This record gives sequence, structure tokens and C-alpha cells, in this order.
Amino acid sequence: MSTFYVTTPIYYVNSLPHIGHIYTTTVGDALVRYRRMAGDDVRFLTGTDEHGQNIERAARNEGITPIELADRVVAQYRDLKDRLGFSYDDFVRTTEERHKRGVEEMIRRIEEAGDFYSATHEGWYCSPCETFYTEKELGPDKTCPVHGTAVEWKSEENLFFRLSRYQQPLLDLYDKHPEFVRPASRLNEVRAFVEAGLRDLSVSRANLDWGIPFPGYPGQTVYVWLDALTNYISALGFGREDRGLYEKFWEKGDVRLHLIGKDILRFHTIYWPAFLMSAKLPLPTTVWAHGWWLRDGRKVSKSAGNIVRPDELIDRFGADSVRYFLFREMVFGQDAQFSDEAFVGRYNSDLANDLGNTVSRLVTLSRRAFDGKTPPEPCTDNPLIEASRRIVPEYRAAMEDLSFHRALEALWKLLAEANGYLVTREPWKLIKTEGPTGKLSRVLWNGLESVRIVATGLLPFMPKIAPEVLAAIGVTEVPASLDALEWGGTPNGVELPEPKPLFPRIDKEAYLGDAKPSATAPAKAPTGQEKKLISIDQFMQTELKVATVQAAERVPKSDKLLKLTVDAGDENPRTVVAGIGLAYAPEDLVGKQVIVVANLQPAKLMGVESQGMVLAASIDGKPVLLHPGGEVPNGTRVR
RNA sequence: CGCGGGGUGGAGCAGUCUGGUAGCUCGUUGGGCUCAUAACCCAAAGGUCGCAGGUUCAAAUCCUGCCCCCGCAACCA
Repeated sequence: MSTFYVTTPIYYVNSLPHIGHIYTTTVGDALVRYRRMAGDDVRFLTGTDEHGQNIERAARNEGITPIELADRVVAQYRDLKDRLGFSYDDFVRTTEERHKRGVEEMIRRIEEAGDFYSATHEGWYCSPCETFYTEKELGPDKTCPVHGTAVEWKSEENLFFRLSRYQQPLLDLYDKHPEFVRPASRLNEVRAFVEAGLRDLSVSRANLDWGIPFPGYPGQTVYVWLDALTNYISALGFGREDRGLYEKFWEKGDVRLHLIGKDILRFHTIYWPAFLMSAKLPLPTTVWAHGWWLRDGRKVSKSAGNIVRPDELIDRFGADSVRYFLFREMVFGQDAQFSDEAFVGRYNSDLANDLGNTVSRLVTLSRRAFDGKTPPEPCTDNPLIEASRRIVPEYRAAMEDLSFHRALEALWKLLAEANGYLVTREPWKLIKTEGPTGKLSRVLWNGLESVRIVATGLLPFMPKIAPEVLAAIGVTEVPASLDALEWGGTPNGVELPEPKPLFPRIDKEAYLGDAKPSATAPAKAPTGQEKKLISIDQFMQTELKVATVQAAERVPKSDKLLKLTVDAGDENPRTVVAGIGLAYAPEDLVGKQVIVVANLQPAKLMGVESQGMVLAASIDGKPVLLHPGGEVPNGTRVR
């Protein structure tokens, strides 16, 4: 028996779960369910990343402590376990004592290897950002590009990790173990990055309270990646006396697999193995990066406002339908599109028509012919046996290779075979012409048996519905082993429950026409708090004025920036840069009146100073300019 | 030369690593069936596999150059 250790990334508690998080965990879940059925000794870990400046600040804004904020988001992640049927064995939080112990041990070992050194980091520093900026990045008059406030020249003592030492060992690793990074295309990407040269990595922060204190360096806090990545072993007991799981699944483990999204590829395939090499610990066997879910061809992200939270889909159509869609629609490793149309299409044609309807017709026929029971006689020689013996190995090979869409395709091939078989044997005619004979029994049993094999193969993907499918055809015990994929498991002459639609068809027009699920709804406030109200005084601090566009031109080499010269009733016209170049042509704007923010901190964009901001409504990032309802003198206050 | 992904029948995508008859789902058209969730089955139409070269007996697949689309970043003030 092999051990099989799978992890998801730990999710940052700065935002609520969305489809990206759900996807990775769902993949891990199906994988471990399959491995358990294959007889492996499996452990599946997920968790949350809770430290850092962002959390500290978000909590402060709400007037709560960081841990209170983290607790609240963690509760949301834990809810997903039941909601989506996740079967992870452990949920690690970076704020837990056990994790801290692991990080401390990790640091002790890296220190022992002599791979830390402290150095002074000098530069322009913005304290709200906790970030150093280069001269080039700064706004006009040495201001922070994010906050627009003044930055200060600051030097900070930080600890650095000698990542540069591991350039060659990493390249050797990629050569010797090409399976370390999958899919293979990602390996090339990583190798190219490492070959370009690795710089030492800053692994501590001096002014960060919300984090793990760096052992031996008072005032220093462990920086995010060294902290977060260590979760994969701290959760197993690394750094503690109770390290049985660590020894079993990491030190001596057969498979140590990290599932990640492609956005965190470098951290997992460069930093993490380098840390482990330095600490003289075993490396993961594989880091497997999947693609992104896109919506309308764009990355799903908070700033784009197109976050997909499949809550309504889950409520309406069941978690397993959503799980099915995620696996069937995405070629594992690549990007895929998420759309309501695609979901409804998959649901209706695959789940309702192919799977649900096939169950329905077989159960109805069997009940009718055999007095409410499954057929009395099995069959050991028929085209469906041949089909299943061809298809099951296909399914298994695809599962071994994490080609989930192919595994599902294979199962659906068997469903198609079964449907075709029924049409050639015409059992509905046999009922009338011959009655409940052995021939009829064998035909229907073959159909049911094919469904049973499909449902068994679906167990990893659809842990709630697949057992219901089995129950619908008289199999009450949920198989725990892949042996159940062998032909011949459908019981004879057992009671069949009255069929009810497992996947009621969705009325596509009605559904897509009226209430689309909230997939397109704007994201709620990231941490779910009540909207903060501002006073009228605060609003009045914003000086909005009517202005007329006198001239407009494109900013050279820029796609979306327009340089506008506007008369806002001041002595001199002012220059305002607006990111509306994709939606508006410069010549159409001249002479138009717009609303500008007149007392905005100036900022430099593509080398052009902007002395204000033009107001526009934004639909999915596409701006629509605001104009006064009638002719108004320039400089008129808007409020 | 910023980084990366992609261009395959109407739509969405496999296949490209390991050259050898271009495949799947949906849609369309015609037929069949009537057990079943207006479901199921059969058949047909529909593709210069972005373009141009090259290697090869043979290229969607390997090599070179180019074009186009998308994401990230630079540019959302």
C-alpha cells in the first residue's frame, strides 16, 4: 500500500472563497477519493493563510482583531466542506501553535545551513503599503504610487535567504525529475525563470506585528512565503514531538503532491524546494498547476468585479452538478471559461439526458417487467461487457494522469453504449411480446450494470449523487474499492425504488432569461462587513466640478489613456488623464462637458501628469462618461 | 525584443510531448423509436488544423519566420 499525500494551497483570508479556491479543493477531493478507492493510504490537507499586513489593516479598518477577521473567513471555508462534500483530513491555519512550531524548526534548520544573512534594505518607503518603491515607481514629488502620499527614505534591516545558492541544485532537480512540475509546459516556464538567475530572497519584515516572530532576531517577523509554504509539513507534525504523520506521509511518503493554481507556480517550484533543500528535508514529488477559470474571456478577479461564487448554482442544482461541471468543462491544467450557458448545457445534456434519463428508463422498464424488482438473471456475454472492459481501463488511466475530463468522457461513452444497446434490443417490445423472460432480464440487467459501473466511476466526482444513482438501481452499499468497476455487481431480484428524476431538466430559456445566478453580481465587500457610511462632511471633501473638454489626445504608446485638457473654471486649463481610450475617441470628447474631481492629488501616468479625474460609470471595466443634464458654467460645484 | 496562454467544421474544445486515415460535446438537417426527464438511437452536411517556408516517404503534430487574439504587468487618478 502506498501513501498518497495531497495538499491544496492555503487560502488567504483576505477574501471570501470563490470558484478558484473551490476548484483546487474540489480537484484534490476527487483525486483523494479515487486514491482511497485504489487502496492507497491517503491524507488530504487544506487550510488558510492568515498573517500579513493586509489582514492586519483590513481588521483595523473594521475595528476588530486580525484573528477575529480570520475566524470569520475560516468559518466560510469550513462551511464549504459540507456544502461541496470535501473530504480533507485536516485544515491547517497559519495562526495555530502547531504551525508556528513547524516554521520555527524550518528556520532553525535553514539557519544551521548558513543560508540566512541580514542586510540593510534601503529605499523609498510607504508605511501604509509597508513596501519599498524604486525611484521609477514613485509618483510626482516622491509620493507613493498607491496612496499618493509622501514616501520616506528608509533603511530596514531584513533577513535574506540565499536563494542564489540553489540555482544549480534546482536546475538539476528539474532535469532529474521532470515530473516535479506538471503539466510539462510549466516546467519549461520555471526552468527559464531559474536559468535567468535567482536573487536572494527577503524573508522577514521589521514592522509587521501580525505574523510569526523570527526566532533569534527580535523585531523581525517571518515574511509570508516562508511562513505559508511550511504549512504543508507543519500540519503533519514537523517540528513537534508528535511527528508520526510527518514521518509517514512526508519523510517516508510515496507521493507528496501539491495542487496549485498557475499563479503561485514560482513559489512552489522554486522557493519551496529551495527552502527544503536548505533544511535538508525531502521535496514534494510533484507540484501540479492547474489553469484559471475565465469569465467572458477575462480572468476572474475581485478588481474586475466578475467573481464567480457558485452559491446559487449549488443551491439550485446541487453541489455535485457544480463539481461535475468543473471537471468536465476544464481540461486539467489549462484555462477554461465559466458561463451559465455552458453550465446549463452540460447539466441538461450530460446529467439530465444521458445519466438521469438512462437510469430512469431502465428502472421503469425493470420495475414494470419484474414486479418492482431488478431483473432476476445476470448476463456474462454481451456487447456491453466488451465495452466496459475497454472503457474502464481508459477511465483508470485518465484518473492516474489527473485527466479528469477524459475520465468522465470515458464513462459517458459507456452510457452511450448502453443507450445504443437498448435501442437494438428493444426491451419495451419484449415486455409486450414475450413477457418477463430470461432474455428480457439479461437485456435490462446489462443496461443497469453499465449504469452501475458508470456510477461507481463517478463516486470520486459526485460523492453525494453517485450513491443515489446506485441506490436507484438497487445497489444500496456504496463501493469502497475500484474492484467495483468489474462487470457483474448489480444484484438480481432486489426491490427497486420508484424512480424520481435525479437531475430535473433545466428550462434553459426561462433560467437564463430571468434570474441569472449571482455569478455576475458584484462581489460583496471582501470581508462581509456592513457597508461603512461616511458623513456629509467627508463627502464634501471631494470637490466635484463641471468642466469642458477643450482638447483630447491619446497618450503615446498607451491603449486606454487619453490626455484631456479641460476648463474647470480655474485660471488655467488643467490636464486630466483618463483611462477611457478603449471606449471613447479623442475627437468625440472635445466640447463635451464632464464632471471632474478637482482636488485630487496629482499623479503621473505614462509620464503625463494628471491633475484630476473624470467621472464615469463603469460596467465590467468599460467606462461611460457622466455629463451634466444641461448647459452649466465651467467650475460649477457638483454635490 | 516585458512575462505568459491561445489560433483545429456554426459554437466550445480534445488531439501536438511520443509525426502515419482530423476527433468529442453542443448546434443544424433527414430518418428511426416511443421504455424514459420533449429524453434515446442511426445517418448526413460542415474543416486549406492562423499564414509562409523547411525537415520527412509522410506534418495539426518537429524546425524557422511572420500575422492575429487573450490574460498579467506597464496605464484604471
